Amino acid sequence: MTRRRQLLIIRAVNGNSVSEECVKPLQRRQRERLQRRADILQAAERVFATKGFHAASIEEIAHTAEYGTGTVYLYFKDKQSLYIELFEDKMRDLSASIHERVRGATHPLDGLRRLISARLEYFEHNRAFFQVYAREGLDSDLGREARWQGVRRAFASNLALVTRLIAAGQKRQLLRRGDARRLAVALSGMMIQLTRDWLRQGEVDPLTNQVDFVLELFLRGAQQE
Amino acid sequence: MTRRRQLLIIRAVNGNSVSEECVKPLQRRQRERLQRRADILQAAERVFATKGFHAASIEEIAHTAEYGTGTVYLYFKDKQSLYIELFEDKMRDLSASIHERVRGATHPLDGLRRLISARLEYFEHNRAFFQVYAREGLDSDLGREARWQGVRRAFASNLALVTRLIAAGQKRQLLRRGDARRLAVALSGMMIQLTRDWLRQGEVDPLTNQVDFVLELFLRGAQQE
Amino acid sequence: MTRRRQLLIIRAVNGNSVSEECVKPLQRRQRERLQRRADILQAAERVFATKGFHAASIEEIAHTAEYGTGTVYLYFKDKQSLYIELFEDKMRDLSASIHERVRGATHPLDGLRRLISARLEYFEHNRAFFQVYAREGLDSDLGREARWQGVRRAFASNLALVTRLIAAGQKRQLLRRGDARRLAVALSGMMIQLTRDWLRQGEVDPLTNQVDFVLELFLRGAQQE
Amino acid sequence: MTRRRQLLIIRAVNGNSVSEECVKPLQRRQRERLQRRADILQAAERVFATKGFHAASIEEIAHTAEYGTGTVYLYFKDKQSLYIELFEDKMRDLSASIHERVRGATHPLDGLRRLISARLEYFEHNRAFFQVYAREGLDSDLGREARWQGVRRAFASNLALVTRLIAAGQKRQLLRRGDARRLAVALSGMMIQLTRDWLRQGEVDPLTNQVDFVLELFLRGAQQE
DNA sequence: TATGAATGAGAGTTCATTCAT
DNA sequence: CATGAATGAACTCTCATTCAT
Repeated sequence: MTRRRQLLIIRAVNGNSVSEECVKPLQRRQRERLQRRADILQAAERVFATKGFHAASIEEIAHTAEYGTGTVYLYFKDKQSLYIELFEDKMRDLSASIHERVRGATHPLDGLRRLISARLEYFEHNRAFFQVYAREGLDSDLGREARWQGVRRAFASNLALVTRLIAAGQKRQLLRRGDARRLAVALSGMMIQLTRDWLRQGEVDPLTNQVDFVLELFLRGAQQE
Repeated sequence: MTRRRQLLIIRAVNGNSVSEECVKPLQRRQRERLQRRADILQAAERVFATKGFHAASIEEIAHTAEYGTGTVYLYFKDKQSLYIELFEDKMRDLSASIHERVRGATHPLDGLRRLISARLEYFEHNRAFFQVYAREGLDSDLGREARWQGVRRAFASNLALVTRLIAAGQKRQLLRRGDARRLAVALSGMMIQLTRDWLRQGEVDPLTNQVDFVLELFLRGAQQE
Repeated sequence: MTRRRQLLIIRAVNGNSVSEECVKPLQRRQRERLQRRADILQAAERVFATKGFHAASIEEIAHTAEYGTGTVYLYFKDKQSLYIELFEDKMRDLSASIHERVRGATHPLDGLRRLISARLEYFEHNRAFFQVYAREGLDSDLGREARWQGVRRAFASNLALVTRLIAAGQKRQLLRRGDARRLAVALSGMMIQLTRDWLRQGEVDPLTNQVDFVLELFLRGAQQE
Repeated sequence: MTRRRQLLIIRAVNGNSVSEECVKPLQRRQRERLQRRADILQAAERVFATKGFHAASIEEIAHTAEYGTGTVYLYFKDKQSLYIELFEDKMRDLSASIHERVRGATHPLDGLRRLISARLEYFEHNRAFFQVYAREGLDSDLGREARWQGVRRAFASNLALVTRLIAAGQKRQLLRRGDARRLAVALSGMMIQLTRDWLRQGEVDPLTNQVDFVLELFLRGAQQE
């Protein structure tokens, strides 16, 4: 820091162009730092997925990421932060995927279809994270702690998106009247459970094959008409 | 707990004849043994529900049940056994409740209604166990261990019951054709997620109020016809 | 607990004398507990004395006391508590020794002599604790923490006793006028440094041999009259 | 720190001729090296003073000195060396101050006065180092290690100076007969403890105000004549 | 030469499990 | 049997030290 700052000052006085020799290395530093953070998050995702928060050990995460134990603490304050940041990062990612897909929807039911598709696709490509996601809120004493509020909020906002879509469908009389939130919960439950089952069964064919099944069931029900 | 203590005192005060106490000592022993086992399981349910398997401590369970730490080990081989036996016991219980209710059904759709009702009712009265139930299979490395096979099986047989009911409905052409198992998974997912949400929201009105909502949604879907 | 309580009730109802079989074991328990606590404190004293607070390890303390590592935590909340309680216990002890000795004094100067004698004697018999004592307040950021206030207070009250004695001597015109507290500090300094030197030199002859030296120097000074 | 940076900038701006910079590069190198060493020692003094040897971290020292962590290791073999060299440097400094002041003494008692004055003045201007100084020898297992011999010697030679002065006073019959070394220890103890107390009390008025108090007490004692 | 990211040994602390009472 | 004190393995986290840049 100090050394580097001095060099910058001297060089600036000398009139050397700063951009080539100094800005780039800083960018590289930053890039590398982000890369390592991502490495660790990825390893954490795998380990947390397999073992759950408490049974996962920092050492295993570090070694999975091929780093030393102490290195994890250069990027995350403690185990909880690692978990929380992982959750928030991935939730942001999931939300972005869904929003992006839904944005192109022509009408609410198309929106729902896109949402289901985006979500199953995301889970298909992020199986490890799905395990973490599906556990959310089950350790009820963790969720009550202040630091986990962000996680709760991310989860809630995800549900809110589904709710809004359903409410929009109701407004246009495409969907029956009723508690939109409750419908959203039920729809989410279908998707989660189908994903869990798909994992349990060994992930034979693409999870996204089930998009129509989910949509159909949600819209028309199982009953013979 | 208090009850137990009272019984002992009363008996001591009554001064039951020695002969009587020796006639069926094995039965009494056995009864007391089962009672203690049940006490511990009940405490374990509460603690596992709140903290999850790893964060729950044997000491907390023992003290919640008002026993000494070591006592737990007289009734359960170790922490895993306690968890597994708890799960199996409760699953047996849940299955029995459902079977009993479904048995009186007049036709498959009534059966489904009874199943949903029995399950939500069970969850409503066994909130603690529900948390344990909802976690099932999420710690994938636990599930793979041999000792957990019983748990897996209990869970699977529960699903199989739903599947059979749905298949029966399909055979009678009450339900549309399609993968009955997948429908069962989706239906379970709805119920689980609605229950989780009900717990998260603070359990305001009876969960069983949602029976019709679930049945309707499952049968007719959400779409305006 | 629970078991034992039951037994007590039953036995009391039966009319068995409680005193012999129940009170004694409780006393024994309590006695043993205190004994172990004392064992650990003694070991801690030795280790803290040799290494200082930070360099001392709980494992070394435990093994010095011939216990397992975890055992220490049955008697002390954490390392700081162990240190603080050790300090407070010994300071109480030291204060009691001094007070007791000083109480029999015929006049203030005799009181001072007794104080010096009691203090040097205590240090002679508690060499390990002396090292801890002499370190007091040197890690200035520890002292500022709330939990260490008790330690600071114990130390201050020790100084206050010396100050009072000196002030009493001044009131009777046995000692020259002047800041009594500052005199007390200086006197303490002599004793501490002489003790440190005595330890450094290998504790050849009894430290208590220096009582008169200290008293003389403090009262009459070093100057040839 | 700021100073250093300024110098570098000025030099760069002045555009010193290359030849000049190469004429005495070794001297400049050497000068800069010593400067950095001094920077680090100064930072170390502050940090060691506040936290003690074990709780002080190299990183904090480095950053206090505005250097990178690794830089410290270019100037000091390891943490212990840093501590030891700091101690030795400052002790040399302290000794020099005292010797210089004492050298001008007209007679032994004046010498003692000058010694006390020099020492309290030094502590007043080197409060941080005083904390390190006052800890000397308290971690008895460190003191026993070979590398600390220099520290022990520095400390002992400091005491020897006091002893010599006192012995000189005795020879001229200005001071009473008696173990000069022991008197020196006691006198040092007074000064150390008064300094500690002065620090604890918040350093209200100059420590050097206490020179006469110390001298008087040491020479004439506290007793009313 | 200066840096600070990486490391892993080692510390404090917890807890499943055992066992003497 | 019931107990809970004792244990040590295992966990989280820190920090002296190294080394690629």
